[in-house]
Amino acid sequence: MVLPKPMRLKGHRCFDHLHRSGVRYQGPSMVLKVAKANPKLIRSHKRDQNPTACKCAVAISNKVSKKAVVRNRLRRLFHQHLRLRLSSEPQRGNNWALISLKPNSSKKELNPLLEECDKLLREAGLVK
RNA sequence: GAAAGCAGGAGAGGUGAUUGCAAUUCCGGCUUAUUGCCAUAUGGCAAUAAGCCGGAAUUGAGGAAAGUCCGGGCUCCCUUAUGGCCAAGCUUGCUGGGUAACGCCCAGUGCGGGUGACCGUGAGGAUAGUGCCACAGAAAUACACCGCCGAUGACCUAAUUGAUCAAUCUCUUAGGCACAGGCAAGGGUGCAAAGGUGCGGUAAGAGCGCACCAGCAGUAUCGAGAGGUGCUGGCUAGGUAAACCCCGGCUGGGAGCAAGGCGAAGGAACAACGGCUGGCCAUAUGCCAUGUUCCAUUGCAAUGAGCCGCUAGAGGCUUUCGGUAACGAAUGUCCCAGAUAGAUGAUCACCCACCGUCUUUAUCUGAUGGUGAACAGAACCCGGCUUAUGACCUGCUUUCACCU
Repeated sequence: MVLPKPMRLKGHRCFDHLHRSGVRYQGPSMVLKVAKANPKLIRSHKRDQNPTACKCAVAISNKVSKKAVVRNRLRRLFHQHLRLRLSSEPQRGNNWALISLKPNSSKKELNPLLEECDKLLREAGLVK
């Protein structure tokens, strides 16, 4: 369960752009960073693809859990949640978003985490 | 029946549905480019390629994918390495075999452990040499502290024999002393003191002799070999080689798929050259000129993006043959993950197993609720090793108990 390819972010330049110029929304167990899309950073010969999709990424570091199985499960659940949320909303377009989980998030239950994610998305204006 | 030992198997319990992700193939549509044909202010049709969208089918994590500890394949770099010698390195070290190779595997030998099935084993050389062995102890290639003995002595004491009235001399014995000396049995020290136990032997002892045992050498025999068994001989000297070292064996060195390679379109930044009827800005203004910017061409780089490497391989499975086995050979058959911020998830239904509650005296049945679990996620690919692993299944074997 992973985002379809048009919704994914690729390349480390895109992530640098997000880390430098993104607006941060802090939650107790995660950080949401949102930035305007910068299509120049994407590979050049595919620029003509659909620019209205909101590109997302989820970052889970080794500090969350040392086991790859745990990290994979969290990432899949977040991806499913994001896909349901963002595809049901009208296109907000031209935004890139990055959710990075803090190390304490592995101890929490899944549902509070997803609610927190919703709250942050609402603050950022990506979801009504 | 209980307790063990060994060897394996399989690893979200099964089936199905919905939704969702990735790869491949096929079909349809759209856009762009190129080519061809028809026609020609313009376009239409077909083919190919790329991209996007939609649909269908197939496939989609593990026994360890992990640790990255060994061994390779593959790739590039440095050197001249290809054969021989030397040097250097290697925790490489019983024998034989297997393998592409290995420090891995199989079969055996020796030693150790277990009643046993079985298990463990860093298993070359200490008479090639050089070292070291603290403390203790007399002594650690070496000895005499205590001790035992003492054939010797013009010594001392006592007893005794003979000569003698006696002194004295003499013989023998015992003890003491002295010391040339013998011993390594006993005590003590220590990991270790020149094989062990017993009998004989001796002044006392000692492989000095004998019997058995341990070790060494020689020899006969069995074995492919490590080694086994027997006989004979002399009597035999601790540990440490993960101290240097000796012997045998192996090895060009280094980096690792982020290795390494490609350039059709595009092209941020940089550089070069060119352009202007003067397009912009600056040098107050005008002209010239310079710089900047713009445009065109060319060149060049990369931890970005793209493509290749990238999964048909020391591949899996079946059968037969060879081999005790590891494994090998032949035949047939199959294609079985290739992602790159990283593809396998979520939900539901039925069945099955287990557990709880209700019904029932109890079992069955029925109703209802829960659980379906351990370790854990491919990242160039193989062969091993190590570590983690809940519950389960299969086969063989041993010991004990019981029955006949």
